[in-house]
Amino acid sequence: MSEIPNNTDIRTPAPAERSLNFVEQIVEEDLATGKNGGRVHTRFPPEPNGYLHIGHAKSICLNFGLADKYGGKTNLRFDDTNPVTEDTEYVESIKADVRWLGFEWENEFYASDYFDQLYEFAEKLIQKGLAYVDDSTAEEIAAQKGTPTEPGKESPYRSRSVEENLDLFRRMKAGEFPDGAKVLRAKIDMAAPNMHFRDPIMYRIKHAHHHRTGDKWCIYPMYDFAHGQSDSIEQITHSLCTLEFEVHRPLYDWYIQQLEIFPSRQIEFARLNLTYTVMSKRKLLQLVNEGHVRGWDDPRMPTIAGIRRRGFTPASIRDFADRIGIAKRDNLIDVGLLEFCIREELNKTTARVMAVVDEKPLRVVLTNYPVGQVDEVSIENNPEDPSSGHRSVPFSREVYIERDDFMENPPKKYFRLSPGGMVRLKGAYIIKCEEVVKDNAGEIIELRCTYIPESRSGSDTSGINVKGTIHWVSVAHAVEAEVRLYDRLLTVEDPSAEEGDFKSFINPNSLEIVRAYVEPTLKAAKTGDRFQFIRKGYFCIDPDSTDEKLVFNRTVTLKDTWAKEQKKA
RNA sequence: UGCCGGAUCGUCUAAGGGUAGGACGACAGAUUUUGGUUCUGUUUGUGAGGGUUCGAAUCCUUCUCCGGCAACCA
Repeated sequence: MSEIPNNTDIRTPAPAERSLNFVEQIVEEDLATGKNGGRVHTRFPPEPNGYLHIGHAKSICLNFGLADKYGGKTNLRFDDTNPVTEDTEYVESIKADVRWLGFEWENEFYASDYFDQLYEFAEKLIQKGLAYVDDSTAEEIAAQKGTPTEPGKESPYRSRSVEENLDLFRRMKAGEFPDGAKVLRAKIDMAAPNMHFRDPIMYRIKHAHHHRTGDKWCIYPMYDFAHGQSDSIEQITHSLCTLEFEVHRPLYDWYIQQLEIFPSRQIEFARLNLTYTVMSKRKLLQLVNEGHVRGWDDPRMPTIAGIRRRGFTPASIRDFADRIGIAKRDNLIDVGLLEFCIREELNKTTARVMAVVDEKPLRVVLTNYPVGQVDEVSIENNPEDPSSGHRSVPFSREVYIERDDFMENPPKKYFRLSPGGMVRLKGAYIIKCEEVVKDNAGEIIELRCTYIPESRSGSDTSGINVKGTIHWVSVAHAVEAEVRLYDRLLTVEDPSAEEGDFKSFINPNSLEIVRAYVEPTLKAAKTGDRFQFIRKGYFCIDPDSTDEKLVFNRTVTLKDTWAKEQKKA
């Protein structure tokens, strides 16, 4: 009777009949033509240099979802070719985030697993006369590159012999040269219209400790020389990445072709953009480092960790990824869709509880209710789920309500309490406001009301019909709690469309911490538990919560058509 | 000015010569002991011009607009 059901993670229901996105179309064509022997093998390739965000979640759902759908496999591969920026700390958080989203990988691989193989590939290209060691400085190489409209110039070191290149490259590997002294470049075409073909760098010297290979290497492959080959080594059939890699694809294909290895196919899709936030690692890092948020898992952040702490569920993120679709045009998704997804799930799964979220709630004294009497009223845990049952909540002569639920001079169509008006206290009785008590400053400090004894919920014989029902908490039984109310991080929909630094659009009111008085059953709540505060929104227990002090995060508000009407007026 | 992409309701996303459909949002109504939920209904779109065709969002053509590409980052 007094149990509050736990939230459980419901899997996304069987997908409704839906048309195929362009990646699925490609896969189905490949399957139909027998390409790759009917195999589908994808990979999710994060660089372990930061935390995952909801944009990565889109990619994770695409890659793992595709494999699930077509009976394939997905590898988790860390693209760890730059030891200077990467760290094991990120590896662990990334794995935790992928698992939290509900996916399990076939293999856990690292680009660094292939360093020996990649090195052999590089020697092979040297042997074929397709790569050379260049002594130019970074600046010189940049200058040689030309511009998008002007061809580049060939490096003076471009015509070294195969033997000399081999010798130099081996000595680079052996650590004979300092950082930046030399690079290995592919010998392609300095006049190519695609900038990436203008003798791209394959290897650079970095005397740096690698999180996995330690000090074994002092030369590290560049992205372009590692990614396609890694895909190929793993026999990845469909290598999905975002649009900015589109111009890399010819080079991806070129290396595979010259090396004569398994031809993985790169397919690009548009990355996710969300309104009122930023998604780039660099900008998120700035928010953290400059203290605009409390950390990577700040509930205002679009990181997986932040969203999780905010109270979102894995299923709601998967549902969101499903709804936004996959295409190649640039997009800016309304964050309202994400909110819709979480509301839809939480509506079905969370217990409704009473919480008066107000620094200074209004005390309501029921003058005709016996002093000292406590009624246990029965409240439905979740009207959407009859199996969730009921629990009892103490009711007494004095209750708190929110100040917003009373107006001395109410506008038309205000259904809450007002002088002489009636309202139902959810799950309890109908009350009538008889007297408004104010202090010397004219501030309302108390409402003196009468209750209708025959109107008790479930056995109402009063015949009275009231328009409004409000939530309440018995003063004597109320548990004080901290509630963190979050709003959008930025004040503008699309910071990229605005002049100036995105930080000038940070919403100063994105976090509001308020006191609340909650029903006593919540004392037993544990970190991560989710609830609907009746008429307010969905909330979850934050990890900062302790036995002495409950801390709630507001995941999302309930839809509020009254507030919307007010705004219009 | 070079190369590579892209352009369909307000926002996403389908339809690839044959009725422009779905989701979210918005609006209106019904139900409701949450101004929640649920249900019903409505609204709005093929960037522009020309061409092919009985028929074009789809094919051809000219143009416009938007994004990406010049890290020893990924």
